[in-house]
Amino acid sequence: MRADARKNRDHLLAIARSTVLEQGAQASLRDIARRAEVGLGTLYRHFPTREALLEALLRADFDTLACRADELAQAGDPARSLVTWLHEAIAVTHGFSGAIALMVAAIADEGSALHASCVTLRAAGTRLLRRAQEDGVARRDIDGNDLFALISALAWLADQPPLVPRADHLFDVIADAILPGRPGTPHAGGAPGGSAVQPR
Amino acid sequence: MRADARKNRDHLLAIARSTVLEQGAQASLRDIARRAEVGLGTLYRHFPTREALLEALLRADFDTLACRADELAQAGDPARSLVTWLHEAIAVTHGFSGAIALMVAAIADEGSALHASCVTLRAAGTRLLRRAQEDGVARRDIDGNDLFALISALAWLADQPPLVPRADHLFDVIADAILPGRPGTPHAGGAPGGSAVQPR
DNA sequence: ACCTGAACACCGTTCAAGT
DNA sequence: ACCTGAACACCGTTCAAGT
Repeated sequence: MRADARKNRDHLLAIARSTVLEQGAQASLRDIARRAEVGLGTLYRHFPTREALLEALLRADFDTLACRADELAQAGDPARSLVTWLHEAIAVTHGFSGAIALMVAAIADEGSALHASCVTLRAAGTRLLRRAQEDGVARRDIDGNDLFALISALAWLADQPPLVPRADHLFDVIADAILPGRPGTPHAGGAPGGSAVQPR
Repeated sequence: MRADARKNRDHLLAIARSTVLEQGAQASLRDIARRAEVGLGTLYRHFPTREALLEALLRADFDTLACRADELAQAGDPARSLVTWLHEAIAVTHGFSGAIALMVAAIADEGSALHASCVTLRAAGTRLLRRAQEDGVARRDIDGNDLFALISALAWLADQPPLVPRADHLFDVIADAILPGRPGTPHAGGAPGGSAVQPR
């Protein structure tokens, strides 16, 4: 790759990152090229589709996430490992609103530039989930696809401005659903007729 | 309202319904007007924003949903009532992919044509949730906003084609999270080291 | 090799002109 | 009252022409 091309590509990525963080994954590609002071054709040459651009923006984080899954799979508590990883997985697309819908679409579309990343993500999650299931701490009736869907839903939720204030709390609620055997806050309403205290 | 205007409006709504079901809530308004064989300005006159059009398409279902909440609040089992209503709430936007994001945005935007419907929906859910909480069967650390967010997330999920096959199952998982005290399938992994049977 | 921007076929939105 | 469609300012995508 020629030096000038490399420079264009890098600059384009930096501008794309800030623009997407500002306007979401549907930001105008024309506008990104304009801000980068580069011809529109140059953007298309480096990133033939919007998915390709997003993939370039997120690739490093995806790779990190896959490594983290392996690290965590060796570390201690399987429940804690899974929850930690879920947090990190959701954080990856945070701020790139609209990107998660493209990722979900990509998992069923082998032609998408995001396909491989999605498959890797799902595989990493599946490993940690299975470990937690074998440990008897995660529900047994969910699989890697379910986990991928739950991650997607939580990531989507965390990128809807009006829902942001509840996102962390709902993460906990859903984590409890996945890991009912985990030592956590006794959230429940208690026995019918009981008088549980009001948390929060 | 003049008879010809009424006719245009009704026809526009019928065409819009089928177009949105086919292409999602971001369907081209120009295309809807074209299919309805009506001037573009006529569409804008009747529905000044995309939200106004969606609202007109969904209003009847929203009203029904609010009534259903009252019915169910009087009927028997609070847990069962809530779950039934949640199912119906999610079904309302089913097929209108992309609509749920507009609704979420609308709940924080009093100027949106969808605002009132969202508020009504949230209020109806809150009533059923509180009843279940008082009955000791729903977790006490969630409120109407959380329920609205969970409905949104499940509705979003159910409109992502690759996730559709898991949507029903994930509904159950999240329903279990909301209603841990409910007599349901013993999904859990059992005690650590235990040998729970494999459901499903 | 790589870059550029005009060209094409679309959009959403507005509004003067018509009936 | 209501309808129409041209006009405007945008898109995404392609591709001939340049360096």
